[in-house]
Amino acid sequence: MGEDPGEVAAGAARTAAGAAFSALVEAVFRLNGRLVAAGDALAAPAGLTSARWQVLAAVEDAPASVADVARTLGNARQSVQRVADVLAEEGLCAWAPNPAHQRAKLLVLTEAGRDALARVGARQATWANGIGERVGEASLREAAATLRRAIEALGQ
Amino acid sequence: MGEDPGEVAAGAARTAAGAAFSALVEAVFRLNGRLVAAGDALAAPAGLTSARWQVLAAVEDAPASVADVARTLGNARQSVQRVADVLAEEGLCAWAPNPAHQRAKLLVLTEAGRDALARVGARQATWANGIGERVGEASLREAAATLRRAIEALGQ
DNA sequence: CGCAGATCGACAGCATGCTGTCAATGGTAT
DNA sequence: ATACCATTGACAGCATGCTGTCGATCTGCG
Repeated sequence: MGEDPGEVAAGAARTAAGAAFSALVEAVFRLNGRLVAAGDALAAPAGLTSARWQVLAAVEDAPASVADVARTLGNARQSVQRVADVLAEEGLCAWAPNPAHQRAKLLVLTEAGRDALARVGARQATWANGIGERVGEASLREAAATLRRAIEALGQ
Repeated sequence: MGEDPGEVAAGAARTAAGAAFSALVEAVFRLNGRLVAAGDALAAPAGLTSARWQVLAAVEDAPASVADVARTLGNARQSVQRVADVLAEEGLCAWAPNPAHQRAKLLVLTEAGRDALARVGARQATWANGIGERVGEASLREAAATLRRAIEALGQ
């Protein structure tokens, strides 16, 4: 969708700012793809994937229900549910009774889950440090700020 | 994966540049999600989705085989194949014989496909102009350049 | 000319994300 | 208390992307 759609109907001419945004969109798509692949590569040695890593990380500090995790990650409840079920099967997390809600059990990390998270975290830090070094902290901060403004602009 | 993994094993301390990159990763994930949703919304009135739009756009200027389109988009051949089959069924594109390869037929736009593409293109231009205006051309260009440098750094 | 490797479409299977729906549960206003 | 509404987990189904594999088809080297 960020791809240049080529010829454009008259009356919908692209401004310079619009073209700049479209170029950013393309870069975001490409970078996103690379990052997902990199995340999977980082997580694989610990027996995780990007999706499972995110769910585990969401309950690292405190247990939470599936619906809580979904809200935190910005995903659909059902998507998180499936991943959580797999994680529980594999013993990386477990279901704990929720004093505030009988059906909505709490997802808690097991020791194995905490270990896996620590391993992935260490790998991710090393990886992020390397890329950060090569791109430069100042540019990264500016770019992130611009992206956040774009997110905000999209919300309107 | 861009999520802060919380505690990090000793010996893998996060540098300032690493933290800045991780923050950018999170912003990219969030923005990517918003953009995909926005793309679908832009394409829907023309009876398209983001994926179909991209495939159609790839053959707008010249017919191409499924494998060609896949390389252009950076996707797997099989993913493009499925979308192309649907597009052909719906009459937005058609299969033309390929003088250079008997099996690898060429995907060509039909009139209906060209119309749909024009409608989406007009909508996308208006949309991109609006967001571009709000975020600012200079920031957008800088951010895109930084993202491209990150992509390059990831390639190593 | 003929054979080996690369390329291509097709099919099967998997992971991740989404929406829609339902019954169970919890909270709230009357 | 009770009745209504929001939340939650569960299940079904769909879209998109990926890998693996197969036979068919080009390409190029000997």
